[in-house]
Amino acid sequence: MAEQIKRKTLDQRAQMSDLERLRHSCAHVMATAVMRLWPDTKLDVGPPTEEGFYYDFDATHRFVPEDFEKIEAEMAKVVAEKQLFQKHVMSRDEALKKIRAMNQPLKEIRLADIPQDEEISFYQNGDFVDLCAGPHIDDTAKVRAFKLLSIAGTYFKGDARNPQLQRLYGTAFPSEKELRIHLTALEEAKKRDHRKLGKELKLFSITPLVGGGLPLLLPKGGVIRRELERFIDEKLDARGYDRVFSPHIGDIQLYKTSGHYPYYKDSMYEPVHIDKDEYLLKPMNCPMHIQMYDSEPRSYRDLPLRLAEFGTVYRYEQSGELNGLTRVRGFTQDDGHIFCTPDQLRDEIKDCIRLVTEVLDVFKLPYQTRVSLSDPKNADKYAGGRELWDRAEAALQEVVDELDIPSTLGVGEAAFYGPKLDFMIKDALGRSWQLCTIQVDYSLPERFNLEYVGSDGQKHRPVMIHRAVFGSIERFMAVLIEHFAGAFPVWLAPEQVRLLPISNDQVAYAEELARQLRAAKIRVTVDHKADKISGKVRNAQLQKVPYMLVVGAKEAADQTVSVRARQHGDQGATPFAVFLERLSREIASRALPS
RNA sequence: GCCGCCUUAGCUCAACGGUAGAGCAACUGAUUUGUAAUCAGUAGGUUGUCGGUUCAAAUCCGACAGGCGGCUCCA
Repeated sequence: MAEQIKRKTLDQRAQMSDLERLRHSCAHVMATAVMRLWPDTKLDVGPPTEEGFYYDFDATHRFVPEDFEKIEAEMAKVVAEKQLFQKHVMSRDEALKKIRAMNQPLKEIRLADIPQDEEISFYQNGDFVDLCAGPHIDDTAKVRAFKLLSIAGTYFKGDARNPQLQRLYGTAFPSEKELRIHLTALEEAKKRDHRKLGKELKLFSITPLVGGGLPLLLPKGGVIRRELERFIDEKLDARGYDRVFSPHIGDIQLYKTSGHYPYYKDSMYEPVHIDKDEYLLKPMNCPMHIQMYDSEPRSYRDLPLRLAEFGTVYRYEQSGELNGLTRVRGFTQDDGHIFCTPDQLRDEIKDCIRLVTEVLDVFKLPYQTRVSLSDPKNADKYAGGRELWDRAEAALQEVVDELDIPSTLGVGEAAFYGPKLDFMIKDALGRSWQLCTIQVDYSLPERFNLEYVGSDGQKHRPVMIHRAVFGSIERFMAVLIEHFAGAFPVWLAPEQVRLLPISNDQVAYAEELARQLRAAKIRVTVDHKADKISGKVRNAQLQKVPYMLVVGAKEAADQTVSVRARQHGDQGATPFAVFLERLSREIASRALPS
């Protein structure tokens, strides 16, 4: 979102797609309507976004959703008037005069922000004039299908010290049909919302008495988390990781030594006082793992040392930012720290990348990668000398190039201690989440004076890699819930099989099958209720149970089950042993729903 | 944290100045059923909390809490 308010270069503007032009023009049409209805409104900016457009206003009128109809009706008039979008280029002085004559103080500030060498232009449609670099479509009549969606507060230039403006969000498409499809997709997305599904499927709960941003994983959510942990554990065991555990609080000195304290102060909670010392709820695990490295003298023969932990960390989030499982105040990282020699660094990075891609592939989660580098203009944001950074950034970039991973560059996106390779995962709602991350760090080993004895008998400094695959298990679960719309692959499904006896006469048979399934470590329940079979099927479908086994007199007589698959309906009768064999294979292979 | 909106039974919602109602879920009973809702009954609410206006407040006003949509930041 932040990028959208950053100044676009004129080049970028020229490349604006037809759809973006349309939406930007629609924002002007909306502003035109707002100015007609509330003429004393002050204008800020109105760019297109990925989903539509918005326009920010400073208005004495408080916008309410009931205004939408009125504004949309006025917009329809502007469209019907077929006003031409006309560009007027003028000098800075002329522009300033014009803006003052229009009494648009925010625009005056916006004008001052335009670089000296850049052309200054206004766009006019009908009576509406707006300082704007464009580009626009030809005329307002081409704005055909639009809808206003929401009202939001926003700070002028996104800075909390500035006054707050009112933002109206809307969307526009070339045709009514596309608009309808988009609005339907929004409705569908709402049904996938992990907060809604989390409640319906009894996965997690957040209560005011425990506190905001501190989710409780209910038994069914607990199953998913445990399966995810087991999955990662298998991957790590195969790669020679050691499993460690560290406490939830640590001496403030630890975080002062690591350098986290000054950089992370705003995200940490007030210290806890114990005896004469101050302790912090840990905001990250790495300093603890560093202390583990440093618990004994290390030889190059010990390296790489790979320490992994599901470590719960606590970070302050503003109350207005909390959101289900995606933004919380305590979360668990599947954290790992690799200590290695500089020679081993590239191979270790490669192995981390393979680990991440292997895991993401199991879920078929779409992702993009970003090489997140430091911002040279902001040197004080980073710890450690420039030469360390250059080495770290070079190593990361080399591996990315060597593996030919398509990636974008994120200047200024680095952690304070080193550059990162971030994996941005796109969820079913089209939002992008940074989950997996691989970070190269020469800085913390230096701060903690870490050493190992090399084959030359001399002391050397190890390099560190910080890496997390899920990132935050809570956030990863949220993404999975939405990705699968609650219909998890069998290996993750809290309830894998539900037995549905046709009548009471088959309950004993169902219980016997359930016993055998449990013995095979399959999560199973028997529906004893007095419902008709159709009612039982419905309930199981609503809870998104992957397999329903209907058992009646016939099945009980010949040791079969009638298999109903969540996605595919009635599959007919199968010998129970065959079903169990097939199911076990499906679970072991962590297959996706077919 | 800030701006706006919202908060009625476990869930989804109705009542919109005259002291609260439905469906589903729960519980009880009957039914024993063949692939997305069997029937009947019972119970369930100081209408988020506190305060104000009024003869009378779920309804109007205010404060607080929680939720939702955004803003800044991030896993």
